[in-house]
Amino acid sequence: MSKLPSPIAERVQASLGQRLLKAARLLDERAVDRLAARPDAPVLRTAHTRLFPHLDAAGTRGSVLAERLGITKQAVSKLVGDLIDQGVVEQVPDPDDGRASLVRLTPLGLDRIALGLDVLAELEDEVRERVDAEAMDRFAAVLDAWIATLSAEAGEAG
Amino acid sequence: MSKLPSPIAERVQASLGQRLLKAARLLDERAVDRLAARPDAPVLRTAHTRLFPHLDAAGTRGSVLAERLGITKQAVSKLVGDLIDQGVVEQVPDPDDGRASLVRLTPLGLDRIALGLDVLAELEDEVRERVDAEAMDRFAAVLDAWIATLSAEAGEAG
DNA sequence: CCAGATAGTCAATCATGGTTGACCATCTAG
DNA sequence: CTAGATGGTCAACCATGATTGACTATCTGG
Repeated sequence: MSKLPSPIAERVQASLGQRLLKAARLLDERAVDRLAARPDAPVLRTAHTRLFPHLDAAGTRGSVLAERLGITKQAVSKLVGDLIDQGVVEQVPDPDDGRASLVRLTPLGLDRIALGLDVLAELEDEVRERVDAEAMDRFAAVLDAWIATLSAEAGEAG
Repeated sequence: MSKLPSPIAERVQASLGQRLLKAARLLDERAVDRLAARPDAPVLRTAHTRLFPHLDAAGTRGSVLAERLGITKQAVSKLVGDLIDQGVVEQVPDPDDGRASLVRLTPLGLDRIALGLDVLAELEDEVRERVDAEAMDRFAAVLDAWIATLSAEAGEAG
């Protein structure tokens, strides 16, 4: 793991954006590692988990998910199919529209999401051990500033 | 862009990890957008740019890059091939080992990396407008704590 | 009632970022 | 000098996450 000299490397290491991207990449890797270590972990990937935050309790139409995620209905259809296979969501007919169906989390799905959030919380706690609580709060605030700034620029959904 | 109720959504939005991942995703998207808008932008993708920080000024062997990146030599070989096509790196024989060659940035490569960093700096500045300088410094420190925590756990290279 | 528009699915295809396997050239010990 | 490790390439293949195109069913306005 020898480290690199060079003028660029310095600028890269000074870049907050680079560090943000790196932290996220590492977080994703660790979270996946830990989740994989649990026997009851769902067989889901990033694309699936990105879908979860867009599901609301009453159920959500596929076309709405597509719009929120910024991908095609077909892509959503495949993802939802996988999620149904895993038993974490169910598809019920939309009472208001015979063409549509609503995608809704199952109790198992709720449980598995909680598991995923637990893993993230676990890692978060390990970071908390290194910094004081106030710094962590401020970190969250600035993180939200990033999100707000970056969301403002394009059609986006969170 | 209607937003979601539901108990999970609240926990998701409270998760620092989730927000970190989201910020990074947005940052990546915006940076790609802006870069694409520049006529002189290199035709490179994430996999390529991840390679750059591992190049040192004297040149670096492919096998070393593979180890640092945690991917196979073959994968590195393909990436380097692309980079050579784009003119941003060159491959010179290793004077110390007839089998080996050293991958080194070209002047053009240096220029293009600077361009990428400029874009990130631009976005970073936009965030700075929303928060005070001190908060930003603290943010950087906590970000580094994340990186340190998450790097510690597995064979990793930065 | 009928012409669109909309919700959704199926199938084929594509780009990305890898992998494994086979191979060659060179270096290094014994 | 030779066996085996190492550096690198080529080719085939694979999973992921998307796309486009074709199609069915249903809804809505005139």
